[in-house]
Amino acid sequence: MRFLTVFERLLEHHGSQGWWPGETPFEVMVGAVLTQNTAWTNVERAITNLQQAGALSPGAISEAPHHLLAQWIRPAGYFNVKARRLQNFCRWYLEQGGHDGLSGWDTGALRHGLLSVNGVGYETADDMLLYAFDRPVFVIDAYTRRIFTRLGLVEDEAGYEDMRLRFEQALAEEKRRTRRAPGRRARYRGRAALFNEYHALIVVHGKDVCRKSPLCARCCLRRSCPSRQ
DNA sequence: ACCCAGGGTCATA
DNA sequence: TATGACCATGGG
Repeated sequence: MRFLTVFERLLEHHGSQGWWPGETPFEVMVGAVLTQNTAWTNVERAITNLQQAGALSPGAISEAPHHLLAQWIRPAGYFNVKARRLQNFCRWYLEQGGHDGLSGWDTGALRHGLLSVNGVGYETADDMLLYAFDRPVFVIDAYTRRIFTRLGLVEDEAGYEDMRLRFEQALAEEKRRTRRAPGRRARYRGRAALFNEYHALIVVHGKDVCRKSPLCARCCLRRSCPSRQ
């Protein structure tokens, strides 16, 4: 009961996050690309620019001249790279018939398809799967690695897929063993709902965790940190 | 003047 | 397969 325990502690301390911060599934996917190694406040400006330009749609992004698109998303950093990545993604997305065309795909095929787009890696694909397609895929990011290797729940050498499967399997196992009080309903019914809230909490908490020492007293030894029993 | 952020690709060995 | 260079803005 460790991964679920950490979840409960994070939820208790930070409250429900209700992610992803985006109006539509498409906006969520654009945000997933723009937030690559970038602070979210910068992504918000870029998305606002796209909205004001009337360009927050797959068609508009696909057809926009590179220099214009790059200018709109400039606040998000890496604007030349990300302009290309957004176009790669939007063109693929339209070729597959958009959300309606993709909604029938099973999760494995959809993940494979997303990963085939140049500029969409594991985390970006999983952000999209979980937050735009509501699929039960656990998202691993730098915060997740930092916190959970520090807690000793994941090996330092674990790769992305190692970690993702560890989370998904551990949570399934722990949930199976959990017995709720009679008559009480689970707050997070499906796996997707749990993964959604969990990853959001990790990010919120991660901003507050020291990057340097594995034993930093500021983060993992204080009462609010889930690393404390 | 640093350091960092909700990564990913490509070249090299 | 594994490491390093590169991409670039804005906040602390």
